[in-house]
Amino acid sequence: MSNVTYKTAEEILIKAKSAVGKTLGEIDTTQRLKEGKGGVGHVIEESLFEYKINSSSRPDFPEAGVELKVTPSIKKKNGYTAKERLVLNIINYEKEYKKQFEESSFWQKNNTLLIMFYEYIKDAAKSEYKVQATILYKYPLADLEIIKADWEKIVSKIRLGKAHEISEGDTLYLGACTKGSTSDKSYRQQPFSQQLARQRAYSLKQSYMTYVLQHYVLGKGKDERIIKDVKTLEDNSLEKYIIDKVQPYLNKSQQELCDLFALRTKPKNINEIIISKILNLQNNITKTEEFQKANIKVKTIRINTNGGIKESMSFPYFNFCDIINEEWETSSFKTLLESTKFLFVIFQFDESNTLYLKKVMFWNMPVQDLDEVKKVWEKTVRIIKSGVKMTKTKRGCSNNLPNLTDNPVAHVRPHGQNSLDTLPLPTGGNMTKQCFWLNNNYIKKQVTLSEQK
DNA sequence: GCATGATCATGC
DNA sequence: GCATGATCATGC
Repeated sequence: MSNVTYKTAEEILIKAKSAVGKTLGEIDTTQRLKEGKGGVGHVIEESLFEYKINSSSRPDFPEAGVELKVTPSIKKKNGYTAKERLVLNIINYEKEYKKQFEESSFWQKNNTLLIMFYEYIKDAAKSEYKVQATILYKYPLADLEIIKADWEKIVSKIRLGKAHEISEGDTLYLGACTKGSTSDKSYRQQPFSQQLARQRAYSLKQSYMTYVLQHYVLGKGKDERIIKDVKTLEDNSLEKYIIDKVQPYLNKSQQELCDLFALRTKPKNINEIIISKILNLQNNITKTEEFQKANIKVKTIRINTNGGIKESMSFPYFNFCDIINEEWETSSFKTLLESTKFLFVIFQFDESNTLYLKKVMFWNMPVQDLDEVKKVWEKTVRIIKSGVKMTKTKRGCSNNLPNLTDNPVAHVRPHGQNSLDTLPLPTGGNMTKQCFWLNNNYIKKQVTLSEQK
């Protein structure tokens, strides 16, 4: 049963707006929350809009063509962000690949969204959450081009018999996230492979939702765009556009590039600045609308003369007392690897130790490699729980967390301002802040693999 | 030459 | 003042 009371998007929006500022406890007339039945979305559907919960392939408000979405925001130091990705409909692997974008289940159900943000508060009861704001959302044209390309990418993986390898990081705004437990019952058949694939749903990435919240709901100002004219994306992906733009600058030395763009100093993010200049941007590429929405992070890689990669790749440190309470599936590090797209800016040293721009490539971690990271992550948590063994050495303090030779993909190493930059351990005492690193030889393999395509 | 502990430096 | 991306530099 879907809703027939509301016939236009405007009526729906007015009703939704009437809930802004109210707590869910105030809205919940059927005592769902009190009885612990169902989530926040159910309360809105049943008590605010007064319709039966359903799982139709049509939008929640079929006559208005509007799909209702209720989703949490969370207050951070620098303001509100989306707490999660926005999970949309489940992908039917057997059917979806036969369709064109316009006929796809994603577009049919989700082309117009009524998004209601509520503010999540840690340790509070659901009934205390407040509806923060609401927006009737249609994708901006420029986004739609990227979303279409994302959709094509997801469907092409199904067509290649690789439904089990789809990762949210494969795409920019529209993702395909796994949905359901890791148990057998959430595995599905796929048309072009015998391999069962985990059930997946379309999703709007968390980074995309944060942008929607901050800019389209809370009124934050415009950011620079990489793509100035939407037409550019009609026959070009964002990734290809960038790679093509950089092409003429390959094999120039870092110094030549600095001279070319009148960059007189060499800060540590100099390579990011060079790429931004090549793309004719006023600001840093990371600040652009596209990179923020897609959660694309720039990483510099330096290749030695002998072809080896000089350094492993660091990530933000983790908190020892927090990580032991995480589950791998929902852990910060897995989420980061899954949802981040990386732009590798690759330089190589020549015999005279001069750095040359060799290549730029987009990369995200293949799902199979996440299983390796899982091992490292679980071992790390196990050791922290049972007590890290620390040994004083000539060069400082070493520990027994997974090292470079333990695993082909990742390891753990210190990452603070210095060795005195520490955090408490759950078993007592303190230790220098640590983070996960992607092994330099693993990165090398990833760069080489991309050359064989 | 590499693994690993340590630290720099920008930018928010 | 700290988080983070980037890089240094010792010692085996």
